[in-house]
Amino acid sequence: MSEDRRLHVLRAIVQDYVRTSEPVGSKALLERHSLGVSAATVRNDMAALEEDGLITAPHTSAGRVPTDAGYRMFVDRLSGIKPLSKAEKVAIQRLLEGAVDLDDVVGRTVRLLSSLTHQVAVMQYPSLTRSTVRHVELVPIGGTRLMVVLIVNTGRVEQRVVDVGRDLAAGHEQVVADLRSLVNRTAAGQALTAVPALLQGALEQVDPADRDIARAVVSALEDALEEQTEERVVLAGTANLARVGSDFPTSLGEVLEALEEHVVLLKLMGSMATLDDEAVAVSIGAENPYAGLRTTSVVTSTYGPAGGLGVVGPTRMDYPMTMAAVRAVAHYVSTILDT
Amino acid sequence: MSEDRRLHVLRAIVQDYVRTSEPVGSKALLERHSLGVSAATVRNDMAALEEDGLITAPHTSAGRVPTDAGYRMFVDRLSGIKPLSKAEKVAIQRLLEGAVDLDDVVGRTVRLLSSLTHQVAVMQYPSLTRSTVRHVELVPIGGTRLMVVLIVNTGRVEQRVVDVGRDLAAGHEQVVADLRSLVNRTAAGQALTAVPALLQGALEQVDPADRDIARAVVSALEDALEEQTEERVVLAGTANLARVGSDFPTSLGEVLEALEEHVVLLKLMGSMATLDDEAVAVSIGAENPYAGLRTTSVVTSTYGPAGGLGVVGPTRMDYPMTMAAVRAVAHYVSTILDT
DNA sequence: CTTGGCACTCGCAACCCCCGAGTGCCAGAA
DNA sequence: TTCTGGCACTCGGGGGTTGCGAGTGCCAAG
Repeated sequence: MSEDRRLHVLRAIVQDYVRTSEPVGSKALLERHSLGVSAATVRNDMAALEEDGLITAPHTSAGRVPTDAGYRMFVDRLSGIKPLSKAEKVAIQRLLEGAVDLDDVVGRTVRLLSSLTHQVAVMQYPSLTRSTVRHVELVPIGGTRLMVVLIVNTGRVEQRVVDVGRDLAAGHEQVVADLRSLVNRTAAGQALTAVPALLQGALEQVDPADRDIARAVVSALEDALEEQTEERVVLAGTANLARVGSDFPTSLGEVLEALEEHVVLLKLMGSMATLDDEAVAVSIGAENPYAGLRTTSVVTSTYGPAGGLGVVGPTRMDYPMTMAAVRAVAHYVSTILDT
Repeated sequence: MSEDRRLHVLRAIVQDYVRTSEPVGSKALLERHSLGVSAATVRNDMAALEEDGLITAPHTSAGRVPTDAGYRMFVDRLSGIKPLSKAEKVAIQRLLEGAVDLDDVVGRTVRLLSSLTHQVAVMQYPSLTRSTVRHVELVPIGGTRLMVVLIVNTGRVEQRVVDVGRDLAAGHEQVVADLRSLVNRTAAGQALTAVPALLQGALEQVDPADRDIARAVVSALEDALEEQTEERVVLAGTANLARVGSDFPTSLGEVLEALEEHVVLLKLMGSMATLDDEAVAVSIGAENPYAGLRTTSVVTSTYGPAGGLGVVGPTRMDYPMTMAAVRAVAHYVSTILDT
């Protein structure tokens, strides 16, 4: 028996099942694929594939359906990544180039990805572990309060109001100006993760009389840095989960719940990050560590220095197309964010 | 026949139907409510209520179900707003007080509201039509580029990078400083909507030699102001849509789609805003102007100067409880944002 | 206006039965 | 050894039928 032909049969089963969402039988296979052998032979092959755990029969007298392992085999060895058409690539690029700011880039990206794949798109906010401080601004806002604004090189901004316990109205402008200058000299251009330590060092240089103000500002900055390091995630296309003919018989609620657990999605994208940039990672069904996503497949890639994005859909998905879309979108987002 | 008793019957039907989600018959009503009359009398009343379009029978030999008009009558005349318990109020307040910034307030609020009501919570970002400019910061960021940061009194921040077409590296610090000072004198404390006109006037005062730089900055600011006026909306609890025993037989997808159309939600909250602050508005089923929400009821209230928040759920919802939760959350958010 | 009684209506669940797609296996051919 | 045609078998699902019971509308009497 030809090992090779068996894999052809598996590929044909996956393709047909993805197309029709109905279990595929030996006869139906012969009609749509020219395998050059008879139905009986195909049946033997199918029996072998079932023995290997790659396909399964939902009930005695129905066709076969790929198992998670079957999809895995398909993705790893049987399918290329179907490249997108020139026109699609251009459309993606145009759409993303029209974004006006970071929020807009993220928003457009998830919507684009969900409409390309007809699935739920997930995107991690540009990761900031490798981000640097671009500028820190201190703005007195009346009374004893001071607004601390942190601007990160990716364009994100975080602000905090601190009460410095001393009236800044008159005569203290210089204190604030000095402090602004010191903080910027210390932190500008530095990695977010390195800044807290540097600031602590810089505190030494402050006139002891103003040490309390400086301490309050530094504390607010540390808080803001913490917030920036805390990752966020954005979704689009959850309505696709309820599409007619969708899978997720009963578990739709579980999937929605899992998607609301942004922490889960972040961990997932983190753990799936591949060594190779530009590569696409796929997690199929029960391979997935999170219970709510056991009936789904997740296709992710990375963008920029350390961001993740991808889609969540039924295990019965068009992997070549989805992987191509995820890869292409990740690629274009990377180039957009690079500028 | 007593008009009064008929309304009692309607109320009992709504309450039972909300509890059991099954059509309620005359006998079942007698068991759970002491109406002091016989089943036959109740049947006569039910026939009259059906005649009036307040209830309907899904099929000949089943109990009755309230129509949209029936729920409307219930909400307007038959149910109070069940006040929350002291403990619940304290819990709400504690939770919201723990928020660290505006994003966090919004995030906590929607999650809180969705878990209180077990429905989808919707919250408009604090509306900025009445917001004012707190401060504008100009930061040269190398080469010919300048970052313009707009800080609004609600704490939101928007930034833009503009290319001023002239190298700012050396000797031009003063130009930037002057411009910063001018812009702040002009815009600080002014309503966002008034600022563009004021800035155009201020342009006159700029040295013609630097007019081009000023124009670029003003243009970026106008863009940022536009963005701030553009309203956003945040959701939580979409998983509740798929709860077991949920309604939305087939239309779940439509509802999810409608929820992704944030513009629709914003319009809805805008149109439902009541004259009376603190009041709760309810839009029931087909009263709703948006097709995707024809099978849902929307309960909203306003917070702060002009924000909206609320929940979207099945028409068969516990109106007294939901209205109480929405009202209470809106109230506490208002007080939190006031500080 | 209310009440008890009674005939009637239908949705629904259970049941049955049949059909056909699809299988596994076997004996013979290549 | 591998492939093929044939054949008996399995079983899920669709369609028709039936019985049950909840619930109704109406009526005549209180």
